[in-house]
Amino acid sequence: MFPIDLLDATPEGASSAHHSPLLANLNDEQLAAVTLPAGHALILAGAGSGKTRVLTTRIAWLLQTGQATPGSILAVTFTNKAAKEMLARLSAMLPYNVRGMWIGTFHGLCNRLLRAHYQAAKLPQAFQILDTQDQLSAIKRLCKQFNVDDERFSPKQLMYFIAGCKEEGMRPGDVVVSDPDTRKKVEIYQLYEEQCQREGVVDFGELMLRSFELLRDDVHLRQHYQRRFQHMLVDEFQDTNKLQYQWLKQLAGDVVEGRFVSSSSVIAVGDDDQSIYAFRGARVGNMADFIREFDVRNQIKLEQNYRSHSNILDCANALISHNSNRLGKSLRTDQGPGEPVRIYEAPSDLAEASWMVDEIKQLVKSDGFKRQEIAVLYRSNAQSRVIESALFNASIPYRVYGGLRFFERAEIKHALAYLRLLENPHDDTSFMRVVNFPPRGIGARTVEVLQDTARSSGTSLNDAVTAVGGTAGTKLQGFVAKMDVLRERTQGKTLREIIETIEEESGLIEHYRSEKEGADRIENLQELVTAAESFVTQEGFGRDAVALPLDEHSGTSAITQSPVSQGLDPRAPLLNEPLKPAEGTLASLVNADTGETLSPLQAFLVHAALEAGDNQAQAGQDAVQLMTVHASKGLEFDAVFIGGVEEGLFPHENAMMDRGGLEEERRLAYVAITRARKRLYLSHSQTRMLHGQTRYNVKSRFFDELPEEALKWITPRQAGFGTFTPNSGAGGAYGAGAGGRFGSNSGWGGRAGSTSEIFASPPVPKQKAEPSHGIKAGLNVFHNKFGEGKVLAVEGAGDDARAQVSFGRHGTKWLALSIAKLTIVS
DNA sequence: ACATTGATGATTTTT
DNA sequence: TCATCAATGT
Repeated sequence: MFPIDLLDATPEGASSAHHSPLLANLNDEQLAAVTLPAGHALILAGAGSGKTRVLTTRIAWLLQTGQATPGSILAVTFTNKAAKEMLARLSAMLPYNVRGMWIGTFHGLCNRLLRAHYQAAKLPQAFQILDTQDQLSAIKRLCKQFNVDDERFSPKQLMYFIAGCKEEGMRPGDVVVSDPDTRKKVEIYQLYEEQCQREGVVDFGELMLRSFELLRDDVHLRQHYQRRFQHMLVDEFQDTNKLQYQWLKQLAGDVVEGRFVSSSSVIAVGDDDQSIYAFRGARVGNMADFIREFDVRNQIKLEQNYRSHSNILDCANALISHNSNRLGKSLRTDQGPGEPVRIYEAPSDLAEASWMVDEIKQLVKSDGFKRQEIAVLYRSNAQSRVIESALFNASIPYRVYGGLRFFERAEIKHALAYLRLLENPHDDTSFMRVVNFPPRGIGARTVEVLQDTARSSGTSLNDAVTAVGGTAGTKLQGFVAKMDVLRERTQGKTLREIIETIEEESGLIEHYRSEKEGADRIENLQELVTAAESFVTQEGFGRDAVALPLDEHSGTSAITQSPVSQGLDPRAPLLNEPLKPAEGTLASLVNADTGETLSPLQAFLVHAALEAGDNQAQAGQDAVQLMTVHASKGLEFDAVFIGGVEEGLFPHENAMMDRGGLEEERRLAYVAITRARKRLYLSHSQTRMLHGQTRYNVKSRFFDELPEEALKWITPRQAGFGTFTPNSGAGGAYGAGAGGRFGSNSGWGGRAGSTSEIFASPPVPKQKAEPSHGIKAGLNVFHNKFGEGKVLAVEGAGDDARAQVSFGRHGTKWLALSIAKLTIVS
């Protein structure tokens, strides 16, 4: 077998490649990582240490020195973005195409595996993938059908339960039932599984679990892939969950007589200090398990940081040193100390935002920072609102990360549901989504009857329509007939034509044309056509769909060059057996057994499910970047603001409940700090509006863990109003902000004005001062929403104080004075 | 069918 | 506080 020969040749290959331009400019640590000998290894890659470069150079080096063929390489990431970047860098580095390699996300690779072996995995040929939204609606549908008490078991909770089980590798039968609640949940889990199987759909967790089981249970298949993937590289290893680790293990080797035996090389790259996804099942412990179970001999630390000045790194290092059970790592830089890390204490969240705005103006105007290179990070999304307002009022363009992604938008989901119904009429989730959208007189009652009918006859909704009588039945049958006609009509059409036809004939376009906010949606529907078009061209659909032009230089073995039709016979000896078509994006959608390919539409639907699309607001403009700390992982900026560094927020109070919660919060802070290249600002506020209540927060304990000599407190002396100028720049030109969310917010000025009272009397935590509101019966007051009114009565004191106010048109209301903003009018 | 109201809950999130 | 969503009313 080729790997053996090639591995024997490693020493020469390695030494001669030493002078290769590939390896130029690598530091010693990086070079060692890139040229690691065969065998499992762990690379502890600190923030900004050139991790992706090492990963890609390693692959290029393996190929260039002849130690590996493209077909023997598997590289797995968590996000599509990371996978794309890796692919892009590799194709820039390598003289030939990168098709033979398996590079992708865990879910993307699982999808490939399941497509190639759908029969062995007991899935229909064109199985659909449910995203989180679809999964939730599938569960809701199920709950309704089986009369699950949604007080006791909310669909969301059930979804988390099911996803959690799958992440742990557990089928319903594997869950240990200790209480009646769990028993019920497991029951629903079981029913959900049956429903998915019946409808031919899989959720994200199922992609992982099903392909894990496929590998585990099919020894021929497993060994085939084990032989094939001699070089596996795992990015962000600290984020892997239990199932993903087990999945890797299946691919890497077998347990023989209680010992794990593997002949491949698994390189795990990660940073335990940047593990921030425990809440979604990530197990940092996988790193220690990996070292033990894979008998890792080589561990390399990448500690040279190429990003930040040393004051910033000193803060990061000092902070993270307060965590226990670290694998141990300390970042260093050749860049000088740079500016001190600035710390600001604001009297309120509004003042904090206003300070940020002033500081950003300064950075851009005087210090030559680009707005794009300035980021404002926060612990929770709720914090963005005030910052957005402040930026908007100051006419500073900004961009918020983390809204709805393209393929998650309602209109896109609707169009996709129609497309899915074309492919699979039994996809009840899609059926439900569009049976009455746009409205065609099929009401809730009708749908209920249909669901009952379908359940009792054990068929899909589509097939049950004939059994419904009356006008309701006629309408349903009309819908199904329409879909049948469309299915017929789109036969043999190009993807573009199919989508255009569907968008028009479904009535979606028409529907949105008559809606006031519909213009954007129609634009998105057109964008969907464009996306499909570029998908087709990029992926090479439409021409040469089966015969892959394999580059001669790729040195692929018989395995990768085999004609698709030779396929896999599970009983045939697999050694030297050509069986895998799965090369590159296109061939991955070719089935190993039958050589069937997915149609362009089917492939596009897979793409849409697996890649939710852009996560950011419109790009282009030079805008300040706003995002959560989580979203900032992997990014870097010249200047970084971290707001709300307060007890209860950062570290977050909810995180303190779970074991290890504080340490994860600290890692989160570590991630945030290490985003900054030149300038770092940390701020906290004495008061903050949260859930409609003013909260008094003390500054975060994390400040106490930073080295004094790297810091500079820049809070001005608080004398009365201090330096705060409420609502500076108010009335400035609207339309400059990228968001535009505040374009119609005429109430803003009034709100900012009323909060300025907070500054007049700085808050004293917990102390209940006498009624500062000054509201008395008989006074005339003004309310932002209800307008002017007369106070009829006041009762209670402090935070509990309430006033009964009569607002002419809006009636009489009791208002909590700590919440409602009442201003006294003469 | 559609608008309006009231309850609810509100870290972090990719696939 | 404020968005979302199911339930209710016209």
